[in-house]
Parts: sequence; C-alpha cells; structure tokens
Amino acid sequence: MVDKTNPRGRGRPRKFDADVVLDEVINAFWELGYEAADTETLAKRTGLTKPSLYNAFGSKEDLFVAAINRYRQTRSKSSFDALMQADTPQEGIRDYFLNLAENVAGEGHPSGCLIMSVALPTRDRLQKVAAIFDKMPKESHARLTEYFDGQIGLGNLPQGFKSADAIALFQDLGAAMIMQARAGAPLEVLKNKAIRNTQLVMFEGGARSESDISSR
Amino acid sequence: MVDKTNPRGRGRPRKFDADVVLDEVINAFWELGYEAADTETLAKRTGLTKPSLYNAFGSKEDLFVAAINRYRQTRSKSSFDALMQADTPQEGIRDYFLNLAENVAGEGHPSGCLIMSVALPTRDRLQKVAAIFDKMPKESHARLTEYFDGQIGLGNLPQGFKSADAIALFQDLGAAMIMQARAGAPLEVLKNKAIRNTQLVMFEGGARSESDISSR
DNA sequence: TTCATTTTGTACCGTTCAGTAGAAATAATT
DNA sequence: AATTATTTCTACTGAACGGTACAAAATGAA
Repeated sequence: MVDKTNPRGRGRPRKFDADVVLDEVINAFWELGYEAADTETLAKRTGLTKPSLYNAFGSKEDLFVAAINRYRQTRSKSSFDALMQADTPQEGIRDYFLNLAENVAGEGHPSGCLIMSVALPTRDRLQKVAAIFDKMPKESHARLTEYFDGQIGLGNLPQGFKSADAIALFQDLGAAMIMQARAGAPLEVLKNKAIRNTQLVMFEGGARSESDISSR
Repeated sequence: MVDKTNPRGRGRPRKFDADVVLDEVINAFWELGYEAADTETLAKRTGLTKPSLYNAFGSKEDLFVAAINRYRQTRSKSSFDALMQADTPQEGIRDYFLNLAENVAGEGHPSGCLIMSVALPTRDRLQKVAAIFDKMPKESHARLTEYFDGQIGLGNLPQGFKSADAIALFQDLGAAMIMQARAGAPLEVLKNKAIRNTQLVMFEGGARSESDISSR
C-alpha cells in the first residue's frame, strides 16, 4: 500500500532507492515538523519530483508513516539493540541511554526524536499516525519486561527486582532526555544524564547494593 | 505591541475581555497545535471576528506569544506556587508534581503542556517563540536554585543537600510527566508518579534518611 | 514490432490559509 | 454638533499547499 515497487519488473525502472529517499524524508520531517516540511521541500531534498514521491508513497501522510516506520526500524532499534547486547543489565541500561543521547542530540541529524518530538504532536490530526501510537507502548513495554525478567532469570538481577518499577522510570527518563534534546541540551549533558539515569533505574528496581549490581 | 487597549479611552469600546479571549486561544492552540489552529477556528472559538483578533493582537504569531505568556502567568505559575507555599520541601515537591499532573492531564483542558508540547515544536520557525525559549530555562533554574538553597538555609534540607542535582532530576521528571500526558497517560498514573518522583528528587539531592526529610 | 505497464517531468488545479480593505458603528473630545 | 479615534463586520486578496492530468520515456511481454 505504500511501497509499490514494480511487482512484475515491468514498466520504466525507478531512478531511486526508496530507503535512501526515506532517510532524507526522515531528516526533513525531523528537522522541520510535519506541516512545515511541505511536499515541494520534500521533493527538492530527496531529488525527486512531486509526482514521483506521490507515485511511490501515496499521500503526504503515507509518506510520513513510511518515514516513521523506517525510523523505528533503524534509529529506535539501535537503542534497544544496545540494551540487549550488553553483558549486564547495568551496562545495558547505560548503553541504551548513551545510544539514545547520540540519537537525540548527536551530530549529523536534527535534535530530538522523530516519534516523540514530531509524530506525537500530529497524533490527533493524522489517523494513520494515531494507529501507530495505539500499538507502540504495549510493544515496547512487552520487550522491556521480557528483557528485565529474563535478566532476573539469568541471575544478573536480584530475585526481588521490581521490573515494572524499573521500566516505568526507564521510560520516563528516556522521555526526559528526548525532550531536553529537542529543547537544546548539548550531547555532553545528555551523556552525563545517561550515567545518572542508569543508577536511578537500578535503584528504583531495588538493586541498591554493589553485589546486586555487578553480578558478573 | 500586542495588546493595544484604547489608551485615551477614545473610540468604539471593545466587546470582549482580552484575557478571556486569550484563555480560549490557549485552549485552541493547546488542543490543535500551532498550524492546525487556523485563524478562522480561533475566531469562531473566541466569538470574535478575524479582524478583531488581528486588531487586538497583531499577527497569528503575536497571538500565540500572547497566549504563551498568559499560560505561563497562570498555569505554569500555579505549579511553582504549589512548590513555594508548602511547609516543607518534601511536601512542596510533591505538591508541585501533583499540581503539574492536573495541569497536564486534568479535566477541562487539553492534555500536555502548551509550552513543551505545542510551542517547543515551533521554536525553529517562529522567531518570537524562540526568544521566549532563550530566556526561560535560566529563569526557572534561578527560581528553583533560590528555593532549594533557601530551604537549606532554613534548615529544612540538610547542609550537604545537592540543589543542582536535585533540580536537574526535578526538571527531568517534570518533562517526562508532560510528555507522557501528551501521549495519553491518565491522571491517576501521573499522580502516582508525582509521589515516586518526589522521593527520587529528595534522594538525588542527598536527603536519604528520615531525619533528613521530615525536618519539621 | 507492437502492446501493456510503470516512472518521470511539466504544468497546472482547487482549496485553504494568513492577512486586509473599506465602510459602518460607537465612543470621547472639542 | 462636529471631529477624532477606535472597533466591528462583510467581503475579499494573494500566496502557499497538497495533490494531479497528461504526455513522453523506458522497460518487459506477446
């Protein structure tokens, strides 16, 4: 419904890669916001013409949704990967927040988060965006619960660790980092918060002694 | 520059109260966002005609700025007042967060915060909004520092209390509440966070024992 | 070769939006 | 009563925006 790539190989071939185009579309929406990123600007920045954009993605809203989905599959995913790939929860949480800091205040892209800083404000007006927000919280909460409870099972967190409490604060502090980045907080400040936030999340879960924390 | 109320009492008198109009303008921007709250809608909701709006407030951007300023003088101020008026810092912080919860997720008004959820996304496009954001952080940080340090002086917080650390977390957790309200978190959830956040802020400042906290 | 299919580029359309012209209305001042 | 200052209302304007018609171009299939 969104990416109508020539199914039977027939017809004039495309001159562009849809993912490359989407990456630039992400940047435009991220930097300018939904309304201010007008279709003419999107066409100029991607190097395509308006009809090509419309032919490939449908409407402006569809294009926005496609950009959001790609953003989640690349940027958002990289933060979660950082969490999962670490050896210990303590390091995982720290790496998540550090990765998030780069994603919301690093160089080479606008500040803030496409989802929370740009898409969320359009939720009430754009049906298809609202649909994304209806699913997202449950999905990310489920993934975090699975991770934290799994770490308890592995003995990397104490048995009494309160995953739900830790996750709630984890998400709150992440949201705060996003908003402060959008408000202009520099990368270094956010990286320091990443360290502080890690300690707070562990504390909130109930891992308050050294032996609770460095479990391997 | 914004509110040209008949200076010499001459001419046809206004049929409206500028503050009443601004309160409805606040609601419209708050609910719809800057772009989606078009001047026609603003006129209908306030009961004025477009030329009356323009005559009284200038441009759409000027009107937005006037709404932001009134919002700060009413809603934002009420949260700070709750902080200041409490007997102890612990109660003050709690009352601040509880008041904030009402302001961002209570009934009778849109969710989120006009400043952070609506004005912030327009910062890059609207010069006069940017000017507000350039001043605001310093102002609120100064007020909070004065409050916390004052409470140390009064003996309501321990001598070693780290105001700067507490303030940083205080603001982070407030920002998180705002964003979660905008994302749909119900009032009860935020009220619970208010309690948790209070404990975290006290802890982060270094008031970790009972005697540190209930100092009167 | 011819046909069907798809992309591309130019030029355009209808709508919506911020803002206003101009005249009538309403008051204080002289 | 005449004048000056201001607000109000109807109707409008010019620009910007999302989206598209149409024909040419480029490929695979028949």
